[in-house]
Amino acid sequence: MPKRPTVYDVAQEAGVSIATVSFTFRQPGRVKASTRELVLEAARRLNYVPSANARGLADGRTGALGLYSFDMFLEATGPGAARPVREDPGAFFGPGAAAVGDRAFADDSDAEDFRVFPLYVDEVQRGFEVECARRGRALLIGSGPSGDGGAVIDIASRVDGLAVFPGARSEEIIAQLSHRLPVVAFAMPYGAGTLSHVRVDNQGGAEALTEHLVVDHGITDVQFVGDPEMTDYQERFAGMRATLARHGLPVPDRVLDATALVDDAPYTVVRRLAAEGRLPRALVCASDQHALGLLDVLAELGVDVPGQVAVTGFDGVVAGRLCTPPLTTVRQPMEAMGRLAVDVLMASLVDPDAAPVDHTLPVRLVVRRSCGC
Amino acid sequence: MPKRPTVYDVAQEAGVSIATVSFTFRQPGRVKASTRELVLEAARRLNYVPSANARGLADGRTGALGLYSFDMFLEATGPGAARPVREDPGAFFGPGAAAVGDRAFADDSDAEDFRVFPLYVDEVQRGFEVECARRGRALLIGSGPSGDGGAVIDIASRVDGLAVFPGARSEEIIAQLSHRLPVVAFAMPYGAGTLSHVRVDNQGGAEALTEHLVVDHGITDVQFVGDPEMTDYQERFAGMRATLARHGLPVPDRVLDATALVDDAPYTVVRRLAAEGRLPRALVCASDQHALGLLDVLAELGVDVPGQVAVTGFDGVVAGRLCTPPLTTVRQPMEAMGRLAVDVLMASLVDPDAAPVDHTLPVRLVVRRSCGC
DNA sequence: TTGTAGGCGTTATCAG
DNA sequence: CTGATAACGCCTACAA
Repeated sequence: MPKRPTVYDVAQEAGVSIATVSFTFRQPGRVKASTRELVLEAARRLNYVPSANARGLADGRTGALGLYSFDMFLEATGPGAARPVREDPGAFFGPGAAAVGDRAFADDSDAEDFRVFPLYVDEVQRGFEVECARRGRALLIGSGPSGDGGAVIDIASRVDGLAVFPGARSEEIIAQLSHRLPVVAFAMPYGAGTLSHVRVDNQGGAEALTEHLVVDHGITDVQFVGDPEMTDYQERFAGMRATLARHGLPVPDRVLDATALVDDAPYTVVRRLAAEGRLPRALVCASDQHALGLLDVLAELGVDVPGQVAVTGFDGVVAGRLCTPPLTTVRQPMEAMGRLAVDVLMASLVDPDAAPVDHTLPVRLVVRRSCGC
Repeated sequence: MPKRPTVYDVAQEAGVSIATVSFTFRQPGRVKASTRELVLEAARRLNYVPSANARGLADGRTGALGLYSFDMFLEATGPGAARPVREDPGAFFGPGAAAVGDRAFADDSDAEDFRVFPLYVDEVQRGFEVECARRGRALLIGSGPSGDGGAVIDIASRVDGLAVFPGARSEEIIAQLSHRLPVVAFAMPYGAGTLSHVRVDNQGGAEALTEHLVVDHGITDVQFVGDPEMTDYQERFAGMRATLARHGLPVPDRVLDATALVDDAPYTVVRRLAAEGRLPRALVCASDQHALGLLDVLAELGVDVPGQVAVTGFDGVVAGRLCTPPLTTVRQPMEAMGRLAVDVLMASLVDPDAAPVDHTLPVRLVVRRSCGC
């Protein structure tokens, strides 16, 4: 591959100075039409591609926006993990191209496993992409395990603004970054005020969900499944409790089963209770992913959903519509969240001194069959 | 937002030279442990984030990979368009944050319209993302209407390798880029040999599909729907014809209805034929998107699928499983395609002089109900 | 209208 | 082990 030509090459080819070359691209009106043609012609001849990187260096902004996911799931293994494994740490295609055909469906075995895609983050990401495209901004995407600051910094240092899905121990690094460029976080405890937030009304959603269970189905025995590790989950748990309290029903002070998405032995409490025949009438899950895993376990145990136990999710992913029974859940406006994040970043680019903002978007109850409807 | 600190600031803060600062980050073993600590401490104090951009400039490589989609669909409008509109050219959220809540579900109205996501390109993109993540590479994503070379160049100039979904008139620009950096195209006529290809066995897939229609359903009257504008579609059409010919059945020499995804008045031929009661027994569509649109039209016209007409798609998107009736189609190994593209790019990074490669991946017939099964 | 020259933040070579 | 210093490719006053 020949060395990429630079302004110098083009300038020489066209018989002008590098400034003229630069001008023809940045300020076409500033060069004589004939000269401009000359330069463009030379550029075309050389397959000249101006380096956006170098330009970014020169004028202090990159023109790109970043989206980083602290992927807590990279570590999830074991077939029993509550969350399907999305990233195969092993090699994919080896150097032997002959194997390619055979393996094409290998990681894609059922080829229709919409359990792993699109997930929550994927839909938010899509909104982000759409909005970036609309505004003509390049989008830099990265992800990596929580705790590894390297990758996110790599992304952050190439963009004008950054959106993040926080991970387990990412608060510190995110806070640090937010001192250097506009940052918006999707779900995270409100920080020291150096970063913006785009969130949803988790508590309200969980309240609506619980209300439905209590009022429409007459269920009085409601428990929560999922480790309240994340702020989102805590709020959902709180919403459930609030509604139960409002109705004068028993309010659990702790989650029933603290299964986390990365758990190696998930739903142990549920399994035990099922064995003992002591399951509650309804299990409100921290997320759709929790609910989908739970559905699998209950099916395996021979527990009828929603007959014996009602199960609900939270998020509104596609898989919740394809599972059996279809999942009653709370739908987040994921695309809107992604787009709004871009909005927020662009706004803080326009006015770098503006204070960070917090947006909380509404959610919507989606009643399907897993609740008993 | 304070000016981002540079090596100079850190050097000063730590009382060393910029070289030492750079070394502590790039070649830690080269600086005395105590000095290293000094520098790291200073860097932390200043929230120093090394600029990947500047590094790229200095060492000639960016470390990122790019994925660009010539989005032919940006122009698709009108409610009748065969393909759902994904990009709203209008403003999304205005400056009035008050409206945010109200509009959260506005563009997301049904909030469960999996017709527009994920599409074919989204699943391939996901494979690309996964593989980039696995290799620790940043991913730069961009998209824009066909014909606009600016955006793709912007992406291309920031990455070490580029994958593209070709658009209508993008051959030229892609060819040009392929002279400057490794490029892999997903569906495209094989070019002058300057770029790599990752494709699927379109013809074989269409043959299997048609075989199923003919052999298992005894259908003898098969037509094709969709403008054979793209190479992929041409090959599918060819596959259908080959199988019909092999069975000694009538072989259409042209597509029945050349509706394109961006068509403003799609399926006019089908509509006319339906009105005249002269529809064929089976309609093989160029893609799932074509088939989904067709399903809508036929439902609207009161034509029973698969009773009166069998309909098939091609791709294997999620929506094909959620529609009524579920779509019989050919599933492409989309994730594998995306991952393989990264593989190809990385390989040509390792050996810049290697010749471009062409990979053709296998597809798989997915029988659902729209064919009559 | 076009050319000269300094600077953007890093890396890396070469002395010390 | 550490410090000058010259690239890297482009932008843009400032001059001519």
